[in-house]
Amino acid sequence: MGSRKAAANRVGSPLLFLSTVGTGHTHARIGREEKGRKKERSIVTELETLRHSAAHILATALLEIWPEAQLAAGPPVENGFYYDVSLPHRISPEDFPRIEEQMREIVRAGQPFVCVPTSRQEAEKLALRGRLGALSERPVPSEFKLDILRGIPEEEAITLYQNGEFLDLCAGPHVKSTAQVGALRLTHVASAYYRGDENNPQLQRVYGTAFSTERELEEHMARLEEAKKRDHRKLGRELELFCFDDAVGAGLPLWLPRGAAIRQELQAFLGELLTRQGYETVFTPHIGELGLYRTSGHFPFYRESQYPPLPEPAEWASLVQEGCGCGDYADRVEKGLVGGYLLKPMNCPMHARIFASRPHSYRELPVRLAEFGTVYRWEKSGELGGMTRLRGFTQDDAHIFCSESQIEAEVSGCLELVQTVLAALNLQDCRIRLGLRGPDSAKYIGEPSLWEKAEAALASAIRQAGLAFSEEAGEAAFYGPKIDFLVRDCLGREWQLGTVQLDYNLPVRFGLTFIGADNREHRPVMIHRAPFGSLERFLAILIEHFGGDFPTWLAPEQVRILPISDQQLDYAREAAAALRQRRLRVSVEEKNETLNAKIRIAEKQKIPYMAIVGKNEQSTRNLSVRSRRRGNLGAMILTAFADQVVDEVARRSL
RNA sequence: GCCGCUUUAGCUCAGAGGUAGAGCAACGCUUUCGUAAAGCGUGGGUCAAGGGUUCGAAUCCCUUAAGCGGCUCCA
Repeated sequence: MGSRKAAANRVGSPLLFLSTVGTGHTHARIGREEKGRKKERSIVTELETLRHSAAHILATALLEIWPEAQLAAGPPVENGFYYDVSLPHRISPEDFPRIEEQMREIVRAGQPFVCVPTSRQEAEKLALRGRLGALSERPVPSEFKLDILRGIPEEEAITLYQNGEFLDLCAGPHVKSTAQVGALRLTHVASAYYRGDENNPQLQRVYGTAFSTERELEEHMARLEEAKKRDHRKLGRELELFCFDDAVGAGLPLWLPRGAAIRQELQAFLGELLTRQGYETVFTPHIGELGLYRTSGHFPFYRESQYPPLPEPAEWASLVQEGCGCGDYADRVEKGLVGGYLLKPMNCPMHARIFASRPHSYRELPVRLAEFGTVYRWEKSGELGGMTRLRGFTQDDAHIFCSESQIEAEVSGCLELVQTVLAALNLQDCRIRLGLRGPDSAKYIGEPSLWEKAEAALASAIRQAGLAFSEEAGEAAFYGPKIDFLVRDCLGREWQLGTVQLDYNLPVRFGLTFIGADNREHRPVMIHRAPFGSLERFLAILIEHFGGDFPTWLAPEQVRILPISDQQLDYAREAAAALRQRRLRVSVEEKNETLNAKIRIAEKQKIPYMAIVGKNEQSTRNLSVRSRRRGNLGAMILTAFADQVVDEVARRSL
């Protein structure tokens, strides 16, 4: 079963619908996500069937307009469906109206979907005559359909589906008739490599969505609009949490004061948990000797994600003097003839060196070294996006050095930590993935036997914790398997946040040892773990999760004091100072505006508490408190209000 | 990196060969206000950057950069 699935997935054909859809976790990145999914999925929801049929309607429409189009695959996805097509005409959103009109015409025609079981030979003949994924025979073979067909395992039955003149290689199922697709809309067009391999031709991927009724479609579009309002890139700018600046560089975020306030709260929160779990804090520099990364394996195995080495000035000068060209320099770096530094892509090598800085007794294990470590990775320009994908970001990283017998307890501790963190922020709506080695052994370091041990240990720990998870091959780090916690952003894209990784390999590479009870040297095991993952990405998800309406403990500005007129400015400033003494983040609205305007401004900035002060409050040393969530709370004594907010912050209530 | 789209004031956007516009924000003045927008006024732009076509370019063409949607890759 598993191999059937895997084969179908590699093919990326419509045949895989049966097995992959309906997980509730498939989405626009279906190609990537399916890759290692082992579990067989056999349930296709009605909506997915409908959308799969809508994909066929799209294909039919495209062919009616451009009969020469070569179709590849067209599955349903998280919020709709797509069809991949190769076509000289560049499809743009301006083409959508006429494609949609054509599609509606097909719906109106009520073409039945007919399943046509066939033989492999017959299907191949049809493909060669250009008849598959087409309305009629064509002079050119249906190249992608042919390729998909040839990738289907021998034992697999071959079925075709036909609606009107459109005949496609497809495992189904479909709705009875095109008329059942009551509402459809094309949403966007993008490009995708055939079978998701960048060596393959690029196809145009037309995305759409479909429902059985127009009302459901409208509701869906309205939900999308709502989701867009939560987009962390939009809110990040509006709430002045972070920004990007061309003068600084793409993918290099600037944390503005308000964003920094949130980050500090998150770090303090995690810091408390770490202290309780016996972690020790360390600090390490942002660059390190190239040799360090040769030892760790980052330089060879993580090359495509790194900035090139930084030479020493003296070495640089002498290279310039002898007229050493770039190619020559690259070659010397490769051969290890020149040194230099690397911007650190990961914190683990330096933490390994900290562990190695003195001998360790088995009595000291586990050693848990934690650091908010900023790392730099060269991400391809097209990958960057908001705070979720960056070239410089900070991991809430830690490395645990322990004996083999301690692995289970330590991994469990890490899993608990991640869950504690997610629970504290009400982010439990996540998926857990056990990332294992993929088939391409060149991507990984170390002995297969160590990998097997590590993979088994993680699987055991995650089962012990009673967590639901999916195993996915090819999702491991280059040094070891990992358990990842994935959540979705406002557009339904899935991102890895927390991660726990087990590593038998780096301790070998760094020759790490501890002295055991037997007075001999033993090899420790390393656990890499980051509950937030990266602070930037975590912030992005938090912004979208809360829609910018942060709980008081995280809110950049917790209280704003609104004087009714400038007669109360002095008292307002005094009250602000008093609240600041209680370590609350407070400001005074000094604008010459009406109270209503001041409230509106504070509401739009999503400030949890407004403290209104007028003549009455001034004379009674009170505040008239308005909560963003609970509305007008009436007059309160300043100290009582401070006590209440301080308590709310201390409890980190949501 | 690849494919497509986008880039005009701090923000959101209009302008589609004839020399730059609006709303909000900012600033100033008036107003001194009781739980989601007081009134009036002022300043602000090498129309992303560079090159080209043209008598003339924000507008057409090319290159580059950044952003957006995907693909591949990843925290």
